[in-house]
Amino acid sequence: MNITRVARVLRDCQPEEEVEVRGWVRTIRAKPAFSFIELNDGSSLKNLQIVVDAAVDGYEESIKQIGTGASVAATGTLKESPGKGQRIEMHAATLRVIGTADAETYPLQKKRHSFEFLREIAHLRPRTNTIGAVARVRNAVTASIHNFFQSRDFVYVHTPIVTASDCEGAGEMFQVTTLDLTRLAQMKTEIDYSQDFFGKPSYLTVSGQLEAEIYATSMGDCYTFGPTFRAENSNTSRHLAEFWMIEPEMPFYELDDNMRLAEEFIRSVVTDVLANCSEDMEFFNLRIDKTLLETLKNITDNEFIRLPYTEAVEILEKSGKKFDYAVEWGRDLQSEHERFLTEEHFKQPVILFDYPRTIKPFYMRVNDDGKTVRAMDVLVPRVGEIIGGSQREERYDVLVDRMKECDVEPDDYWWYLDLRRYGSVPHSGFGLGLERLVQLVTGMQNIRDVIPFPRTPKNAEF
RNA sequence: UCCCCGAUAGCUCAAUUGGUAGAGCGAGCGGCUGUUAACCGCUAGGUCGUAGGUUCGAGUCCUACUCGGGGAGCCA
Repeated sequence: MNITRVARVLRDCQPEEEVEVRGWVRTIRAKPAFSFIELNDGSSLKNLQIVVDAAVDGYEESIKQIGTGASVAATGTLKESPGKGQRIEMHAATLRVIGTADAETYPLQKKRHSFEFLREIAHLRPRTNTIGAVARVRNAVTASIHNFFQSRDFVYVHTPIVTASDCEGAGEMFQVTTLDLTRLAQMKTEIDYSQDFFGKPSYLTVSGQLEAEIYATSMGDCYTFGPTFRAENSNTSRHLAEFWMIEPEMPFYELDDNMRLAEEFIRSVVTDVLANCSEDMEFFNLRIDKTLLETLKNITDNEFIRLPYTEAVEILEKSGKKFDYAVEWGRDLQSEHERFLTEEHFKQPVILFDYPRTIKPFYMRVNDDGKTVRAMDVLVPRVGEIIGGSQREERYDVLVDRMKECDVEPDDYWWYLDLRRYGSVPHSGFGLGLERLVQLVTGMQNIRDVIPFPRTPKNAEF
């Protein structure tokens, strides 16, 4: 007999069908004459209720061995459930305990646990309702992302994880080395990187953008989707040292095209997840954030606000609101400013663009006014900045000037500059943090709970 | 890294002005023929984050450290 997944049993199967299911016991209500087992196999939020009669072979011994967390296999006939809470249930013909779980030591109980506690048992937390639902939704989000780009003929480009170029100086980098650090520490001599694996200092990538630009200016529209590393000592609910980033890069796109794509992209993912994960999404709306579905509907139904930085500053200045940090043209907006715009003033996603050149990196295209660059940030309620992108500077001379202005050595980026020497074209792209997108979609407050194994300062267990 | 808050039973928390530890849930045992956060009864379970200090006496006050949470910066 084939094993049937619980999700399919609950959704498609009919009374009198015979099936075998295997999974983990969420809870058991045991009695002498018969027992109820709630079985979950990860395929759905809901459990399958298995009714086990005392007449089943080995009843007493099996029931004694089964507690929360045990793994079991059961065969039986499906019946319409007379009880409330489920359409269908299984009446077991056979029940086999595969692996027991000592109730004295098994950390998960059939009660609510704090997310802080669950992080300490990351090897068991996907067995909970919330983290299981996050895993399914995260999976659906990644599938939707690929669908979005593939259906638009974007090429998926695998950019390197290890890099010798400090791309754009986007934060502190993790150094990668095969040098014997213990010996080096004793020697107290200058480090000779020619002896290192790559013959020079190398690091984990902080962005695949520069390499994506290479493929965008040869293959056409493309995107990267991979792990990204930042060695910042960040301790917040929206930062990780290791996270996944999607970075589309499109030739012949100007900033307006870039903004349109970013907006369609987010809307498409939200629409897909609402359609494909309705049960999990209802759960998040009920248990995690009561305004979640409303917030997401707002995203699917309304155009994002597009607002030049300069106008944003004016709105903030006229708002009459007391901010901890003063608003002033030429300074970067603070979190409180961004949150005011997206959560209070507009109450919907906002795309800010045309930022002062002085606060943005060298590769962003300089506007005709000379004061601003074609940068854009997509801000969403709750999460804040979810996308950062720009139209890239395609003019060789302007780019070299900007590098010098930003203390970047042009010689180190000779290949990047070559793209401007040979067949240069206007092009644009952006970076979207997968975990922040999952936070937006699930309403989960802490980014550490939307990635299976979070890496943060002082934390790399599991 | 900075600011604020916290750490007490397996989990979530309580303990007046400093006087030697409690509840709910969970667990174990017993009961129960349709339960679904099952229910009812009994039982066990704690070097009060770590190290110092003040005091006749510290879970409670002081210092340092560790870890966690919220906010900030960095950004996605």
